[in-house]
Amino acid sequence: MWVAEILLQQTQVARGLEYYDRFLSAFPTVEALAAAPEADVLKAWEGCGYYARARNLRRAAGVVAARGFPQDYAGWLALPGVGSYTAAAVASLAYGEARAVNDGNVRRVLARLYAQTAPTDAWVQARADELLDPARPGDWNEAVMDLGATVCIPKAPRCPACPLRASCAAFASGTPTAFPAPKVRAAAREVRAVAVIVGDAEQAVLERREGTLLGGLSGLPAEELAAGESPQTGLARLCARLGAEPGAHLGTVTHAMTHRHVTLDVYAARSAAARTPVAEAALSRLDHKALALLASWQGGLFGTP
DNA sequence: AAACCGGGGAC
DNA sequence: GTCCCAGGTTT
Repeated sequence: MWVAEILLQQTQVARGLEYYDRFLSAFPTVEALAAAPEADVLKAWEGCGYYARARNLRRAAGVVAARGFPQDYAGWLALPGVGSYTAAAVASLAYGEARAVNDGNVRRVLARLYAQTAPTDAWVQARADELLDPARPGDWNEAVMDLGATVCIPKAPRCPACPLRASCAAFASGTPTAFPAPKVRAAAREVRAVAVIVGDAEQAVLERREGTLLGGLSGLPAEELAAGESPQTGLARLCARLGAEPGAHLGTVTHAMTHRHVTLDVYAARSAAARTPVAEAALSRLDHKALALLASWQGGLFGTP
């Protein structure tokens, strides 16, 4: 249940299911997860996004392997990667503790029930706490989330099938989708970058991504371009850092993330640096797109770089 | 409170 | 293209 709740953070259920069996097969026990190299855990998580979830889950497994499983909400909340939602979900569903969850489904259901356009987290939590059935907290939490996932859905809610229809203020208003109002989101930042492939699609020079963006994953050596900087200048800077010889331009790939639109120019390069097996590394979608450019060249469409 | 963190489904 | 997803952490 713990693994499932982490996988389902900001991830649709259908997608979480794709990873759930694979992850539990790779790491069947908390001890196995705690003992696994971080790179192996990230490989199992590859493509699922929000990779800090995988790193925190492994770190938390170390705590659980040493001290045993937490037995209540506060104990779960203290684990890395476990916030108020996950702690309430595990405490209520697995331990029967009277804790109301507050996720996107609960927020939408309660915003509509009370016709709130901009409910705060504290407001949603307060309403959920009031309504929770303390005798069956797990069932109540699952029921509200299921209602939000199947009936009280964002775009075209199935109000005629809703058991709360008679007491729903949003239904009474005639415009249930007005509640809650869409959240204001910052525009995605446009990013231009250059990357180099030293090697081939099977063996290439890879670097470990540091920081919060894709942190812990492997990737092609890359440099972000400054405003107005040309790809050629970025390539020269990148090759200077690597001690590499720049080669042919292999192509350009684009990739959309929630907060970034990336345009990446990919070049061949030569160096004596050690290559690693690409298939064993956990790569982002962007790096997979960049490596896929090589297939066009090796396929003979344009000759070899 | 707001910014940041992936990738994809549904429209 | 927009909005959202069984959120958490950091600033």
